Amino acid sequence: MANSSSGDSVVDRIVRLISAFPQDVNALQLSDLASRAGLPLTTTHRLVGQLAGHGLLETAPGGMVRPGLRLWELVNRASPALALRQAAMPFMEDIQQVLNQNVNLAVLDGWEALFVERLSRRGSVANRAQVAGRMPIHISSAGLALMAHQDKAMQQEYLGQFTDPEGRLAAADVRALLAEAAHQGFAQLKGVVDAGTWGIAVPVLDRRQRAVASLGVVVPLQEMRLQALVPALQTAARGIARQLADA
Amino acid sequence: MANSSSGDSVVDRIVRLISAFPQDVNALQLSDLASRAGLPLTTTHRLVGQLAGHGLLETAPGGMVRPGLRLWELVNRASPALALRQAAMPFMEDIQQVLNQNVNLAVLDGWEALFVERLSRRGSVANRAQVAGRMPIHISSAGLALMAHQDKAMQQEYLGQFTDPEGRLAAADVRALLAEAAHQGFAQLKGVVDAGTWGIAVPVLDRRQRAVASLGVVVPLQEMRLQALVPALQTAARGIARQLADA
DNA sequence: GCTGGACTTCCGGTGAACGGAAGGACTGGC
DNA sequence: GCCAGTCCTTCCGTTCACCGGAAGTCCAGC
Repeated sequence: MANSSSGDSVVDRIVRLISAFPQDVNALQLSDLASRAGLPLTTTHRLVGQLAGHGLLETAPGGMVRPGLRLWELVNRASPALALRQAAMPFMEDIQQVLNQNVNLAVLDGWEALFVERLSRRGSVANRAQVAGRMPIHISSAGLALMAHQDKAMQQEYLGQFTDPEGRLAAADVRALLAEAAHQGFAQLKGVVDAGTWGIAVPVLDRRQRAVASLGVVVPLQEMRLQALVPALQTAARGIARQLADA
Repeated sequence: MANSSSGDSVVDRIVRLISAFPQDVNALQLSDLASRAGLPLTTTHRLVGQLAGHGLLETAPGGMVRPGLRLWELVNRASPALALRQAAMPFMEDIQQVLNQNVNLAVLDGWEALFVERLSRRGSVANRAQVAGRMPIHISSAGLALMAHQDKAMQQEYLGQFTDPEGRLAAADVRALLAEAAHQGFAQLKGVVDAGTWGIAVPVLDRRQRAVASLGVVVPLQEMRLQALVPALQTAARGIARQLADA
């Protein structure tokens, strides 16, 4: 917008401002926020003031800034993620009660799995997936389950650009994982994300058999109930799909 | 910002645009969105384009617009509501498993209770509280539990401005409800929100004994376990408070 | 009392945002 | 097949809201 020497618009700035908050929820200093967002202090001050006027941010005395309740409210009142979450929650709780381990719900966004919800319990094994957190497709069972049930075209595009920063996997390896997941109807990764944990995920399919979400669990490697576990996840996934179609 | 004939800034417009989405999650037509937000069509078109460029909104072919995943992600990655939710979820699940009824978590915002989380189950009685939904203080047990444990000054201010649009309650009635809730340590409303349901809520207190949140349940009127129910809620609330203090 | 760091206010220039008007795209009625 | 209606999209000259350096204020810590 007007006169930005950097040539970005007000929208850009607002997005940068909101994105500047790290996962840890605590408030940021105004000047800290300014540097994280890459904005001049004065500009940050003015924008924060405006946003705070709408309750999208909150300023504590002393210049600390944190995301506001109203922002949370607005976004969580109407969001595609919310509809999905609402449809899935009862089924996720059912799964959790039976297994007493982590349950998660993810969608595909870009070339990553975005986790929409996670239920965990004291005593569950470690679970890297955070709510609103992301994981690369090829090292999350959720990501594999999602990508294995996409258009051929999208899979090609994904594999075409695939590079593993750590160089452990080639595109061909991922292709094999996807093929296996598509064939079996579920994806699994043993000890990949964390040694000692086992991720298993099934797709939630729409009418065209495309994955709109994935439902997964993280269990200890010793878990023996695979025979019962996968059907339970698949049944739940079907229930979620039905809920989504009805709404 | 620049040149708005109506004198509002770009920030104002963006807020209006995002607020324009109603609870129901479905997408809006561009022109519909424009009129709901009270913005000229051209302006709406431009802003939506910019916001969509950042993924804060998504445009479907045909001009339909809906909130974007990235917006949800940004907000749910860092928010005071999220920290509260995370601290409370395990306790809410415990309560739910025992009672098998609706459990909700609310905070005070303005003169309303804002519901941060709700767990419900097939077979639960009706529950008006929606996630990210609001209810007036005087007709929600959550609201009463929250207000009953605020500063005297804030209570005075609240009662001073109180008017019941339906004219059924006077400020003195609400004062009595608050006094009872403060004395008992929990708030209850029988058949007020919905005939046949009974709302019970306890405050989550910080070190200064101020309510930062409320934990509540909605049960059928026939529920007989009040003797056990309130202590269970209070124990859970104390657990949540401990989690919050530790974090 | 002084120094450093952080927040806040001021203010003139300027270019991004504004929105009317015109152009497409699509649909349904006849 | 044409026409009317509805909606989305693009164009472009004018304007004023935003920008950000500089100066002011506040508050700890030494």
